[in-house]
Amino acid sequence: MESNMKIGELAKRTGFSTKAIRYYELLRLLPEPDRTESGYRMYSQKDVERLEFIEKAKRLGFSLDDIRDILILNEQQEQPCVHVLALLDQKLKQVDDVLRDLKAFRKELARLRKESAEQLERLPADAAICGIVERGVHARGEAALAWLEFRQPGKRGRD
Amino acid sequence: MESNMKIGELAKRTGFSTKAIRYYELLRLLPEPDRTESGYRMYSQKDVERLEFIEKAKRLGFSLDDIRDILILNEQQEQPCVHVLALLDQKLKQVDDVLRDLKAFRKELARLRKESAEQLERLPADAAICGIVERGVHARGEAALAWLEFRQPGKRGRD
DNA sequence: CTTGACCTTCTATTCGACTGGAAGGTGTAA
DNA sequence: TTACACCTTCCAGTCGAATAGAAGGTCAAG
Repeated sequence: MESNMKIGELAKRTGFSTKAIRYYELLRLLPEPDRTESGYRMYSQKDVERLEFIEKAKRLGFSLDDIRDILILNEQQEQPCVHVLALLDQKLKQVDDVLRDLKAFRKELARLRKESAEQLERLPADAAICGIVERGVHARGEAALAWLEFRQPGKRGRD
Repeated sequence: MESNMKIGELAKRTGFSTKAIRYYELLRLLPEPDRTESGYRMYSQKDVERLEFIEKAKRLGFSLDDIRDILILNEQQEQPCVHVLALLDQKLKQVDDVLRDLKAFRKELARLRKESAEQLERLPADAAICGIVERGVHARGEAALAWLEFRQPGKRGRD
């Protein structure tokens, strides 16, 4: 695989910035590239593919650290399978949690929006002051604090 | 509403750290609390509720800035209606976008996991080396680089 | 009156994933 | 030769959401 492009070309082909590419090298997501006599980094198609992989993995929500581990495991042909599988499971769980919350959230938001819009409509056209807040929210007692009824197990830090 | 707890108590009741509580005050998510003669912050049930609201809103993906705006608009009873309605619409749209992406992502993750697990199973029990990577991935051509077929509209920075 | 828990303010640091800019070398075309 | 794009290294800064720690004040129990 011959190294035939400079960093700018690699950047153009992959959509990453040259800064990001150098940064990935620093983090060992990319191997140290060949250099020209004058010190320019030279890259090959392999690097394009590696960056494309990185992009996909990023989009799947893996951190650069995760990605580096996967890539390095893969390189070394140690057994990344189990590791990767566990990582995937973990990600799936995270995604499911977020999805669950987000759906409940959406529902709540939609309800709120609907109520607000209705309250806004019921106002005389010349009303200069806000109906949602003046009526809507006050009518509900504890202002915005009552907006979101949203149960959940919670974890958070101590002092 | 009498202010009858110090910051540590408020922290205990809400699960936020005292540091975080002071930080929220700085960002004006919390009003300036009453103080004892000696300068200790004193809080009331209202603050507990406000922090609970903040927690919910945080979990709903609002930034602290968003949350501050909502809280302050609500407090001032200036005419936040239209503004709030717009905010709500904007959030709804964001949430829908995220939901859409996240569902696609989940599907992709699940597929990947399933394939990986199957490949892992098909290996001889004594195989010391990784099936996903060695076969799965190698069979698919370009190592891990082919793992994730995941189309997507992309945006990213230039150099 | 001292210990210890709790509080105050202040400034600094963390994390992840970069980006920005300075100062200077390289390579090519006019 | 000069302009210009592109490359190099190195150091600093950004963002959001806090956390860490230093130096010191307060308050109740023993």
